[in-house]
Amino acid sequence: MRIVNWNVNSARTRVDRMVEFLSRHDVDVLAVQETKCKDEQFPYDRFTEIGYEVAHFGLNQWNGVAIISRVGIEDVQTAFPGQPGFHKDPELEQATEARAIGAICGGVRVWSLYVPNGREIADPHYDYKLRWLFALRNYVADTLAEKPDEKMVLLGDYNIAPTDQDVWDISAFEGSTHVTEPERAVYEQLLESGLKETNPGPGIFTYWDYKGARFLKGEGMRIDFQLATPSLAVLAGDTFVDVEERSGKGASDHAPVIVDYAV
DNA sequence: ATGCCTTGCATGGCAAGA
Repeated sequence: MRIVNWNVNSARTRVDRMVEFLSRHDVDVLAVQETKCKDEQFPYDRFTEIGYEVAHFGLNQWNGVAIISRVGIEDVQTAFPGQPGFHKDPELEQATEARAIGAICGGVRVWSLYVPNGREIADPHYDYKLRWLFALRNYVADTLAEKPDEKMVLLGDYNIAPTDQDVWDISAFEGSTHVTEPERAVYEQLLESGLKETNPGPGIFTYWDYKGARFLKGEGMRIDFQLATPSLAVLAGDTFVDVEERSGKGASDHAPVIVDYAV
């Protein structure tokens, strides 16, 4: 089974590329982030007419996540247990955002996750990012404590570069989010809770900023991952980043991360 | 110089992205 993760940066703008991508790479399950639309605005028909089912969760022009599958979609969840909410005004309700959708596809529990960006270290969004990741870690630990053999994969834009190799120049990130010790520590805790990266290792970038022609200069970041539970990770095989998909006019700023599983 | 692009929307100058 071929499973792909991709932050598409608007499903409506990118739908032609998404449809072409699915056939070009013979994809079974595609998890996407930043669809940037409400459910009623998502281009469902473009996928159902080529044999896929879609589960989408979007509330407005921000965030938005989906799972696109040709091996079934059952037991859909639009948040993971314990997922915190956010509002920039601490007096107002901290509402759950459209940053997680889960479903069982072909016997595997698949999650599409859009981890909060964090903005600036002093911004409340940074604390929200860390709380969100700790809650995700707790969900994984609870799941594996109850069902050690659970086949589950958490695909997503994690907005963390786990090592200095995962950015083009670490000195350019002084005082920035994505590379701080607390972010890297909670990412490490996710791995210690039992998850394993099944995607290409350190230094293989998945994101290049639109600003400053970063892609042309080879200046990227590795921030998109597929994290699998032990019983699924042992079945992981070939993996690559489709760097070609980042090139040309109308590309997302993220490239797809492809992993084949012997499921 | 602290932006440089790209997206969506109250189609306006923002907000947000990482």
